Amino acid sequence: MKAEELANILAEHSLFADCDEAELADIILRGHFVQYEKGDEMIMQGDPGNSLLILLSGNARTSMIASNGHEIVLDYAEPGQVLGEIALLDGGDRTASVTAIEPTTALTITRSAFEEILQKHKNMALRLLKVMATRIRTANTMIEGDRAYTSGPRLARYLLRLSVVGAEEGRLKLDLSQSELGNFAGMSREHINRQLSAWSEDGIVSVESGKVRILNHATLSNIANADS
Amino acid sequence: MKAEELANILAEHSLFADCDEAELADIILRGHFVQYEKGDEMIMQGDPGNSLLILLSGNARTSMIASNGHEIVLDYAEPGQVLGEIALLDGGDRTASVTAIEPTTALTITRSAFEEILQKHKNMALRLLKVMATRIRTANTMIEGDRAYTSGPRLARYLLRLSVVGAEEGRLKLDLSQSELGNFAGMSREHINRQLSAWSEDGIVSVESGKVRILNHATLSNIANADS
DNA sequence: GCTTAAATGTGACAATAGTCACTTTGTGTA
DNA sequence: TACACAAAGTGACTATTGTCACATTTAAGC
Repeated sequence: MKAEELANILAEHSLFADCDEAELADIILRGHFVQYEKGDEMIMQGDPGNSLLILLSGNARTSMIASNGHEIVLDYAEPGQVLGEIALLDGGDRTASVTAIEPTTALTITRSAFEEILQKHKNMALRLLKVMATRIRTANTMIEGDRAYTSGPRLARYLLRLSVVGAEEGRLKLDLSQSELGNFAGMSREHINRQLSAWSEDGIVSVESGKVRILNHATLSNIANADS
Repeated sequence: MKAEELANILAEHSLFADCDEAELADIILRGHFVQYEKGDEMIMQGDPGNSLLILLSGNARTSMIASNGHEIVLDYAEPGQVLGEIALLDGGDRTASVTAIEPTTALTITRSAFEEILQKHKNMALRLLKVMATRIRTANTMIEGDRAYTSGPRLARYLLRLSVVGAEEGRLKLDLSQSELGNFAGMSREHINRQLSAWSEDGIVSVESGKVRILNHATLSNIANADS
């Protein structure tokens, strides 16, 4: 893949949308192009974190395995997303794994390369700060939702988080299995199944051939903020 | 309070530990000194976020009220901590409130002043990035703990988070009431009470005149990572 | 198309933690 | 010191959700 193509991909997405040519060139020059198969671990929990990834194509899952074996899915990443910046910045180990959920390409940037880029292009730091701020906000909202709401509203929230705004027929960004949905929403697979079936009865969602669709966005939003 | 004194306070603490004189002077010059009584809301959920706070003395609680009335305590802040930077950076509204839990002083910095400081002192951004990274890490750990563990291990974790490392007699950073502990650990006051009583029986903690002390740090750590 | 494995659907049961309704104990203040 | 109010302790009950044990369907590879 050529630098130009990479530049196009990078420029399309949030963090790099307003990068000038020099910045993009620098990122590509110092970055390292990597390909992953579905299921590959792009970042591994427990490892020291000496690099950062920029997702170019494909999709990935960020998840942690607790000491008692529970898998917790923190987020799903789309192209353009920066991954693994936490450990890189604070010098700690990886607290989560990132797994490719389909064939995926990414740009790896080492700590030293990253520091050089930041040094050279001073306003990249501010943009990164903005990204991190949003990430903290998402995490806090997740804590709030997990704590304050019962399973119904909670699943509604996670479904809405997966929903694509202008998409036809309430398609989700990713078609997750019910077990995966469970790991994401923090409930058992069986409970996910029962909840989806109930909503399916009421015409709020449809569940066909393993794919969940949101049929009634408004009602689901109401459920997401229900008092219970 | 004079600039010199402020400079001393600022310089003592993490984010500003390695600021040079010019940086400190700039922060103080552009900042605005504010005092709060116990119970005052320093930052209010829902407000637009146009400023940032640096806690100089006292202690504060960051918490959110969910739409169903549940109060969720996200963190307690000590002097030196930066507060309210999320909304300032990403331009959104405040998702949480910050309340003084004792007489408290802080330095307020407006968005424009903050941007000036970042422009002028370029490596402050990197330090802030580090702080934010750690904050995301904490939030993720909180999600993991809330999700994967039952109330026992969870309370253990939150108590350990409040524990002071070298402190005599397992004192905590803050003496929280059992209801507050409940809002922090995500369990009901009654359940907190029962759990503490049980641990008290076993000599793991002591509960005297409303103050919790950790007597057996090792055992509590084990509980925090228990398989259940 | 057949065989296997993975994903889904469902009932019965258990367990964890919340809620309610009090009592009891502190604490601060007039 | 007495009063008032907040915090803590406790029993009984309930609710929500997880777990286990299967049946059933779907998908994928040979």
